[in-house]
Amino acid sequence: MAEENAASSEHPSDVDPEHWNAENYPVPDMADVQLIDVLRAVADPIRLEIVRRIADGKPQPKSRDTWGFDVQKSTLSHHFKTLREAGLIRWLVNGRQHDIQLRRPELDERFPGLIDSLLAD
Amino acid sequence: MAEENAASSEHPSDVDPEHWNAENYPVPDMADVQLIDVLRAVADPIRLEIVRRIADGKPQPKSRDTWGFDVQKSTLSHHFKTLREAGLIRWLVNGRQHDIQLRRPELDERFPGLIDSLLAD
DNA sequence: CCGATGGTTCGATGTTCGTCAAACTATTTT
DNA sequence: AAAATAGTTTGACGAACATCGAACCATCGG
Repeated sequence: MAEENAASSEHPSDVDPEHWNAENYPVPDMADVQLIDVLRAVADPIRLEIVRRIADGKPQPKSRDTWGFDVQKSTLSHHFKTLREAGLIRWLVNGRQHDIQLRRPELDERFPGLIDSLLAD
Repeated sequence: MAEENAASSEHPSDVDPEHWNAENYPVPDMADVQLIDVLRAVADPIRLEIVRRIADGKPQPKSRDTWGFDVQKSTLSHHFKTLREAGLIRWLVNGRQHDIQLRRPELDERFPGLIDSLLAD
């Protein structure tokens, strides 16, 4: 079963200590994440591309310019929120700078092979 | 690149000869199938369940009762069409009886590990 | 303290999509 | 030929969703 606190699925020390503010943007416990929700999240061209670009697990800034998508920043923000709430990413907040990170180890354990299969071709 | 005829991606002898009418319901060439389309097709609860139940590659009838979904037959028909046009299944037509079949070998070659990852849990 | 910066949230808009009922097509049975 | 059966297609409707602009919030640098 899942834990009470949605943000406590990982020990705090798993997260780079310089990113101290992540608890403002809770992430669902991976045990509660349903496959259908992950699929819905990834069944959008922009979000799929985002996931592919962060597949290595390295944090990437949210800044609109680094992605180069032809959408407004509010739209991009919406996509990041969708990915977080679906359980795919976490937000690493450090001052004004926000990063996103794929929850790769958890995802690989919960849905073996899924992320890998999104990277082909 | 893909072949001209959308229904010619497989040699006819690959299909059970008793199902002779499949050419009325063309299937996209697997080389033309985009990951995003497969994901969209599978990002629906009913269609995901269908794919999981035919994952073994065995043909299954379309008949509403065999599936037990709480939708009208026109809705089910729509889902089958969506899956076919997205490249996931083919239709095997034999008189009044229609079967669907997952294009498993082709899918596994085009998107390694994807179908498998949908079956976990 | 003030402006600039990086990002979120809200409300509105247009599009996509799942669903149904009804009409239709094709095949089999009587 | 007529009725029954199996499935498709069409049109309508509502819900979900991607998008935008504007307002908002927080942080950093003068």
